[in-house]
Amino acid sequence: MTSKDLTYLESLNPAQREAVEYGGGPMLVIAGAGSGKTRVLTTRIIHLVTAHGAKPWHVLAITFTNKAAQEMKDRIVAGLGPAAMDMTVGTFHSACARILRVEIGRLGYGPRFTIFDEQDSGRLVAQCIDELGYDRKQYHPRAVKSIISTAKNEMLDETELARRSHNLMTEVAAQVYPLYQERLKDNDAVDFDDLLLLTVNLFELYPDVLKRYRERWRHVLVDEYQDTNVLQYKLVKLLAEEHRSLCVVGDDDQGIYSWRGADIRNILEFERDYPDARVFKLEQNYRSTPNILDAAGSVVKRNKGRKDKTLWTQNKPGKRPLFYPAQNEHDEAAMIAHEVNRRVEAGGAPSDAAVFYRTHAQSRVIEEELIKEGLPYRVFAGVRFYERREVKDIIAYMRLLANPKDEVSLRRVVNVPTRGIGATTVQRLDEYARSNGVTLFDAMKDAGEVNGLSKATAKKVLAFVELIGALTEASMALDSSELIEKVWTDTGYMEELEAERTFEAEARIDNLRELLNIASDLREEYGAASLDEFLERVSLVNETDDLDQSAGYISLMTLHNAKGLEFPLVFMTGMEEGLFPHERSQQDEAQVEEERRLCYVGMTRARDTLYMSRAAVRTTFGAPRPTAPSRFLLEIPERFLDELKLDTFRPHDVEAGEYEVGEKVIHDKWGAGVVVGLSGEGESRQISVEFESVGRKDLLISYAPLKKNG
DNA sequence: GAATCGCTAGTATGG
DNA sequence: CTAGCGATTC
Repeated sequence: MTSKDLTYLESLNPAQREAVEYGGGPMLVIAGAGSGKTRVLTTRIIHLVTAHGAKPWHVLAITFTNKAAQEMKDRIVAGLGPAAMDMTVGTFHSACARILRVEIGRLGYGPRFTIFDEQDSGRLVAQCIDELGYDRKQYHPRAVKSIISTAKNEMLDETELARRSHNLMTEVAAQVYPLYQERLKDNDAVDFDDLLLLTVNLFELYPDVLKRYRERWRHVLVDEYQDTNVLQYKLVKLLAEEHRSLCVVGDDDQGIYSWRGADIRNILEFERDYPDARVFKLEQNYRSTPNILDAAGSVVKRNKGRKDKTLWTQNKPGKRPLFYPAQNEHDEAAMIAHEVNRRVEAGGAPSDAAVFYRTHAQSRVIEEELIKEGLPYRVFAGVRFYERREVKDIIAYMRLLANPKDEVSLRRVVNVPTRGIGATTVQRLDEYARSNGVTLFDAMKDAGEVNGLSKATAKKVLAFVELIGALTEASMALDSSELIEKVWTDTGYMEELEAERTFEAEARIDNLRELLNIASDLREEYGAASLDEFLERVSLVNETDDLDQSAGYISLMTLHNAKGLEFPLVFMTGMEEGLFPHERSQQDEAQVEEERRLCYVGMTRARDTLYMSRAAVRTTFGAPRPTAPSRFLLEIPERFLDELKLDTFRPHDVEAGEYEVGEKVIHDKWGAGVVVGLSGEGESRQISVEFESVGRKDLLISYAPLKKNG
C-alpha cells in the first residue's frame, strides 16, 4: 500500500466497503431504501480515481435526476478536488444530448437541434395524423404518440410495429411513426425518446464513434438501475461491453417507472446478462426509524417476485406512523397544516415537511389550506412549469431563434400576440413552402410572392420575419436572461399581458419572472449562459432539480417525484382505493405491485415521522364521492400504525341530515322525490331518492342540494 | 382574421 | 369544476 489517503473508506460499513473496493468486472449493488447507495457510488468513484488510477474524465455516472447528478458531483469534488469536474455525471437524457450535440451530423440533423417536449411532439403527431387523412378525434394524438414512444423504447421500427399491431390505433400509429420521424428531421428536432434512440443508432451505425466513447468512458456507473428501459439497457451495454467496468445500483422494491418502459427485469436478470457479475447487498438503513421501516416493509413484502432482502437499522424506534381518517380533502389538508404548525412550535421548520400525493390535482386543496395558515410551501410539479402557456410561448421564441427550422415553435408564436397572421395565412405559406421545398420560415421571407396573400398581409409576415431576424442577431451577443427580456419586450408579449390587468395575467407574469430567475441562476452557476445552454436546461431539467431543503418551505410533490429524497416529516395523502392504487392500475396485478412499490418509496422517504391520511369523501371532477381506504393501509398491521385523533379542530363538521325513508324531498336540479333509503355515516352518509323526473338517485347528504319538501 | 361562447374531456405517474 | 378547443359570430 502506498501513502494514498484512503481514510474515506473508514466511514463505510463492511458491505458498503466491499462494494466500493471491488476491483473486478460488472457488479450489481442491491441497495435498500436509505442504505447509502449514493454514498457507495460516490465513494466508489473516488476510490477508482484514488486507488486504481482511473482518470476522472474516464468516468460516466448516470443518475435519475439532474439534482442527484449535482449532489453526486458536489460530493466527489469534495473528495477529489476540482479535477473531478472532468467526470461526466448526468441523466441518460442529458448524457445523450451531449453526445448528439457533437455527433448528430452523421444522422443528418443540425447541431442546434431542438428537443421537443411532450406537447411539441403531440402537436407534430397531430399534424401527421391530419396529413395522412385520419380523424384526430378518433385517433387521439396523445394515444398515437404513446404507442410510437413505446415502440421507440423497445426499439421496434414501423414495420415491426405494424406486424405486431392488433388494433386500428396501433396500425395508424405504425403509419404515423415514419412520417412523424421524417417531420421531426425536417424540424431539426428530436423527442425525448430520440435522445436515447438516436444515440443507440449512432453507436450501432458508426463503430468509430462508439469506440471513441468507449475510450472516453471506461468506467460506467448507473444509479436507479431498476428504472432503466430497454433502450437505456442497450446504451449501457454498448458503452460498457469492452472495458467491463460497470457498476449498477438499484432496488427492485423501488421500481416505479414501468409505465414508461422501465423493465424491472434489467435488475432481476442482471446476473444472467453478466454471468461473471458480483452482487452486493446493502441492507442497513440509516434514514428511518424501525417503526417506519416495519410499516413500509409490511406493505412491500406483499409483492411477488422480488429479490429477498430485509432492511434493518440501528436507529431509535421512534414514533409509530400515524393514520388520519379525514372526512374530506379539506379536513386532510387542515390536518397537515395543523401538524406542521405543531412541529414548528416545537422548534422544527416547515422545510422538514413534505406532502406526497398520487396525482397533481390533489395539490390544490392542500395549497389553499397552507395559504390559509400562512405556511410557506412550494409545489414541485415536475416539468409542468415549463409547460405553462406563457412559459412555453417565450421558450418557443427562443427555440425559433436557435433553430429556424423548428416549425412547431414557429407556428406557436407566429400570431402570439396577435399580429394579423392567422390560420389561413399560415396555410398559404405552408402550401408555398411545400411546393417549393423550403421551410415554413423561408416561405415567410418570400411572403411577397406567395399566392393568395394580400399586400397588407405580406407586410405583416415580413415584419415578423424581421422581428425574428433582429432577435436572432441579438441572441448571439446576449446572455439568455437578457435575451428573455428582450424577447418579451420586442414581441410585445409582456405588454399585452400587462394590459390585461386580470388576476390570471398577473400569475402569468409571475411565471415569466420565474423563468427569468431560472436563466439568471444559470448565469450565476456557469458564468454566462448562452441561448443553447438555456434551452438545454429548460428541455431536460425537472423542477424537482431545484429543490432546496434549506429554503424554508414545505415541499409538495407527487410520489414519483419523491424518489431519491428524504424528509424528517412526511405526509402521504389520498390513501384511497381508486386514487392510490390508481383506478387505472387496478385491473392488472403487476400494475398494482408497482403502485405498492410507490407506496414503499413514499413511506421510506420519512426519517422520523410519517403520516398517512385518507378522505372519507373526496371531490373529483366537481362531484363529491365516498371512498374506500387504500388496500395499502390495510396491509400495514395495526401494531405498526397509530390513529391520529384531532377532535378539537375538525373544520368541516357536517350535520348528517335527519331524513327518514318515505319522506318527501326536493332537489335543486331534479325537483321532487321520495326518500327510499339511507346508508353510511357522517360525511359519507348517503341517501337514495326516487325522483319524479329522473328516477332513483344515490346522493351524499352533505353535498346534495336537497331540502325537505313539506 | 379575431373575439366570444359553449361544449367536453380530463385526473395517472414524467425525462 | 376548469382549461382548452372548436364552432359561431362579428
